[in-house]
Amino acid sequence: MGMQNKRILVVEDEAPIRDMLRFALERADFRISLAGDVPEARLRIAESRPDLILLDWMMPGVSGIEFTRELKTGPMTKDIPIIMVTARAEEEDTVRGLNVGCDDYISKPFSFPELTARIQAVLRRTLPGGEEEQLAVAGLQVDAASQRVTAKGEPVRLGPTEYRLLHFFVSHPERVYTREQVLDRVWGQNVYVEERTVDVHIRRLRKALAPHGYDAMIQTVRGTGYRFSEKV
Amino acid sequence: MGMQNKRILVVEDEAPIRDMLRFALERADFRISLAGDVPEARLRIAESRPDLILLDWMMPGVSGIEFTRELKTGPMTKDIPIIMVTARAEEEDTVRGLNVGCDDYISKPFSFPELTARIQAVLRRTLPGGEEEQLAVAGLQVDAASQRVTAKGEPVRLGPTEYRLLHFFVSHPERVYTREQVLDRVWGQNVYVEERTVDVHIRRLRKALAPHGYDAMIQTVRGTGYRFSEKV
DNA sequence: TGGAATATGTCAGCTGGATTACACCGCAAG
DNA sequence: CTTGCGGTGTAATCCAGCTGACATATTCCA
Repeated sequence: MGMQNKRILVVEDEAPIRDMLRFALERADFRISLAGDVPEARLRIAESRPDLILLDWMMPGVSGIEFTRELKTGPMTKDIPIIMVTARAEEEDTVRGLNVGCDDYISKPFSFPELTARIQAVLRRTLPGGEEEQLAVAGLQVDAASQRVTAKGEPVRLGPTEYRLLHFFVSHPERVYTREQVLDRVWGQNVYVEERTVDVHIRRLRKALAPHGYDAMIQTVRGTGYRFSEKV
Repeated sequence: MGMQNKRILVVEDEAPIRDMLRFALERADFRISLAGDVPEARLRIAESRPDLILLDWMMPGVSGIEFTRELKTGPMTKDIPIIMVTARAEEEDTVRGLNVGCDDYISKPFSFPELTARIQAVLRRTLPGGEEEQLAVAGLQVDAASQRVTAKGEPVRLGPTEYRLLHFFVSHPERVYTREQVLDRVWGQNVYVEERTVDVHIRRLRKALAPHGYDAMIQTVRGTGYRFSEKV
């Protein structure tokens, strides 16, 4: 299922540790992004929202506290759980960090089983689809929390795959995707299904949206793939 | 802020460690009660309800596990978060294997920053809760004080687990939860139960609600989990 | 205290909706 | 007109969730 491997953003200034973490976490079946400092971390988050952030507390430049506060304040990022990584005996930072809103804490040196256990525990506590992700385009509303779609208030009945497909399109509008790209993003990377299967689900999605007049937003780009667009 | 000044009950048979903990935790601005064994701990709890219990699991007499179970069963004490203190990391796994409902673990030797951090984290996530409420959705009334449920006045017969399940759903409507999340929130954080068990209790809950016509509010979201919703 | 009633968790087989592949059709572009 | 791409209906397959039964734990009450 495409549900698994969560994205984890590792923010750590020391390259060797970063690589070690990447290795260990990839083995534990997570998808990893890396950032060496806070500005780079901001970039990575903007690219795609991670499900969890592993944040080294002691870094040159912007401190972990400031960055945590920044993240916990931003409406898009405030629900991303943060685990802070500190060296031992930094009591001050630890207490302050937890007050700022870190979700857990782990101190170097730590064992990988412990790290993955903490990550799993934190992920288990958080809710699917982030807290209040509310996508809406021209009266078409996709509510991630309840996994429901409404068109001008009217509920739209969708199967799981159609829901994921629509969710993907609504969050990536005005851009053409090939069938292969759609399969990658909606079905998951290591799944082999016929490309034409996308057609079938596109059709079903259009069919479900048609009574509400939204089917025209799923547009065919002949020779390439599909595009979600408000414009006709 | 409000996090400090919380009452912590330390249950630990070795006096030196007890004193050390008291010193460290008082410096971290907690109010501390001490108990050298389980009977004494019962007394302290009766005196005044602590906000958190730090419990050594290797003690003469009643073991930490038994005591945890006792606390988690009692209606007055079941909401007090418990952090279990174990001698070694391996024992953590042993303890974890048993179905004890404690909220976190820490293994000796630990640093004080780590201890306070864990305490903060546990308090943070268990902070909201414990109050009695009167929940009602569309004629379905859940009375927390008496643990009774009525549907349009008619009493609904529910087992304890079904009651907690319904209470959880009614207080978190319009949102999908995975089985894992339901287990975490309804059964407790470190209780290991098969995910399929959720299905069974969902079914029992639906069965109990069916005669009153409320079973449709417990909705299956295929591929994800369940949702409680007023809407069809 | 002992036995009945109730509650809980696990399992395995079942079932129907969801997913997928495939074959055929229609139409747009060149 | 022809070519090939995308649309559509259908049928096979699959799998998530449903269900009933059972074993065990807990509570209740005589």
